[in-house]
Amino acid sequence: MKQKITIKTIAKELGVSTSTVSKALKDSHEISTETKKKIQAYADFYNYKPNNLALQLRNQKTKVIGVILPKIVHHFFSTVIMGIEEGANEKGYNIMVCFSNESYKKEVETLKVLSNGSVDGLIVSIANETLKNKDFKHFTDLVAEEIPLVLFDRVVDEILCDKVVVDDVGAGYKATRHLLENGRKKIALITTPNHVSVGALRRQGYEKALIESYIKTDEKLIVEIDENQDIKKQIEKVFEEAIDGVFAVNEIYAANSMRIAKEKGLSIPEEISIIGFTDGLISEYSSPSITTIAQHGFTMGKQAVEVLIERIEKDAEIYSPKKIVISSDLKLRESTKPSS
Amino acid sequence: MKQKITIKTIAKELGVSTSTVSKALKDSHEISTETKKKIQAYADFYNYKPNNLALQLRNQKTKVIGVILPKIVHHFFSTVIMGIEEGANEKGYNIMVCFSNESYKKEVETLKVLSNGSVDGLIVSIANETLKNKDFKHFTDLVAEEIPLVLFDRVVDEILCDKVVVDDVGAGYKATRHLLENGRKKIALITTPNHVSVGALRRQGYEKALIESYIKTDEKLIVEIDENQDIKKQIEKVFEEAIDGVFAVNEIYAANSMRIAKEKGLSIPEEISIIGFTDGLISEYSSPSITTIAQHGFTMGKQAVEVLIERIEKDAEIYSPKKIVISSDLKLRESTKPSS
DNA sequence: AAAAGTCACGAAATCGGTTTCGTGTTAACA
DNA sequence: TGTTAACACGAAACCGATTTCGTGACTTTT
Repeated sequence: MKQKITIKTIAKELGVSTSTVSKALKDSHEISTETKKKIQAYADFYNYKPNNLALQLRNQKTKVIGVILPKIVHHFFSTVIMGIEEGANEKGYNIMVCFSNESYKKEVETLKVLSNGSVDGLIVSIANETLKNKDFKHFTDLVAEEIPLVLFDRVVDEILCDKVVVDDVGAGYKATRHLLENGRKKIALITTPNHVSVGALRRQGYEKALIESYIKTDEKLIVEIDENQDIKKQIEKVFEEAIDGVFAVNEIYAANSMRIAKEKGLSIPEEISIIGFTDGLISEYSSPSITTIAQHGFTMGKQAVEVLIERIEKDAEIYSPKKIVISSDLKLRESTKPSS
Repeated sequence: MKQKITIKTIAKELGVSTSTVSKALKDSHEISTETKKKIQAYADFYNYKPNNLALQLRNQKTKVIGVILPKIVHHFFSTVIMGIEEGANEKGYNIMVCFSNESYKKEVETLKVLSNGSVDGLIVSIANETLKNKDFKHFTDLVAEEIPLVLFDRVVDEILCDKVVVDDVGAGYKATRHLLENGRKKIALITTPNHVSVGALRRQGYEKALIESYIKTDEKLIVEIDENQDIKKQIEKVFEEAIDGVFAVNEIYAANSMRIAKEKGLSIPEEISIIGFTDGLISEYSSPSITTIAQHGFTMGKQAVEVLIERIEKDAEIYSPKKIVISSDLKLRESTKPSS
């Protein structure tokens, strides 16, 4: 890279001190109009821009927010990023995005790198592996250091910090209830292993809705997907039961379910209703289009970043973690038209 | 945030100088084993971590790569990010992701912020608005400052820097050729306005394939989508012609086309074949699944970051911009089963 | 004419590290 | 015993800004 022009260069070249240059560039009244003109013209001509690093070091703030996501090729998470970015920008912050790829080790490392002064605060959704391990020391350390932290979507109680989540229990309930109201009786649940908090919560909602309708939950109708194996094969098993409804905790599971139903010759939504989670493109463009729980990822991201920035900018105050619950709602589409 | 422990703190507390602490922590031979032990133990106990900003300022490098994308809620771009991130990580870099949201103004601002020392280099895909304006001064300025820059996917000749692109002409040709080989004669092209470079190039490929088959390109079969208006409505018009094939330059256009075809009662792929671009989830999960040109976004991202880092790390050398062309290939699916 | 005030600018500290170049003490060597 | 080398450490410069506190030269006031 070309040698950048600094205040020192300008000072030397114009035979003044660096303080004079600095003040002149901020149009300080301490400096004579003449000198200011000269300095500003010079700076302008050589396209002087103050070095960010120097400013950040001096001001002890970076105006950067670190974001760590489990993955990005995923409609929900990319929507959240948009929200974070918009919120951050409005307050003059930039975001630094990293990925844990669902790996505990990478999460720890990334957290370490980012928390060394590079960012003013962090927004994180916890990696699957970490949730399984239940090892949250890297997070609690962060909290102990009083680095502003906001968790979203995948959160745990062990970490004392601000959180933004969707009402997963409520959403699971709504989805299941909707199927029941359509007259469905044997509703399969395609979910994640229980250590993924959101999966467990959505399951609670599912069970609650069933109980209310005096239906016993049947373990044979519940599939916990292991993402390291063939997803479709795992879902196919539950189709051996005489199911008439499917509640999938994400788009991919829903799309797979639909495909299987079609292959089995089941007509949707006449013979079987399907409902998904995360209102992404697949749900919108598949045919029939899939009824889903809209998670409002954008809102989550924006809320998360707003809470974080508040925390960053007035941190003298006493810490009492907030938990923001975003209510999700049902987006009705073709896959669950009321059965007659 | 809590006051972080610094070298100065340690030095004062242990009654040594900061230089001694610094050296001790790097296990320098200049320091006696005894002193080193003492210092290291203290640092360890208080969980000392060097301040990144200070290091970056001193070393004149940040080990951060700036990435500016037009949008993120898009399978192709999020795949590219994954590639960039993986490549960056392998070389010890982090990435700072920003979005232009297709806006010229935001692109200029973001570029300015990032190029002030916050990053060692930049990877950018140009915003639509900028392509339309044809105002690339913010980029050429960057090049003049010799800040390492790599453009990908949406690139322009006016900017002298490294580039990574897919063989768009070839891809458009392949796609069209495939339809022709399936016996299709009236092939619609659903593309972007011509100022989007990739759209124009894919169109070239389309036209080339048609010419080779002695088919005159028919302007009535070509739709340039204005994203500010209803996409489906715009595509519907071309369906008034008796088309038997559709080549869409992205997934969304392809999915919309398929939906329209279905609504018109056309069976796919018997009566009409559809082929898309970008191998995303919609294409995979729609039914019938959609044949697409796989863009290899991950590879693009990884290549881009590798070129960039090379540029960053040995920049003494003379500048001769590289252009890397990633070949794309056809992913055959149900929407273009050979017509009998 | 002496005291006070204003103006325009510079020296130096600071942010948190690294690194070069001493320097005082002790040990080894001639 | 005088010279030299090794050892263990500190002072200070540096990265690129900002900011406080002087200070010398004039100007104004009494």
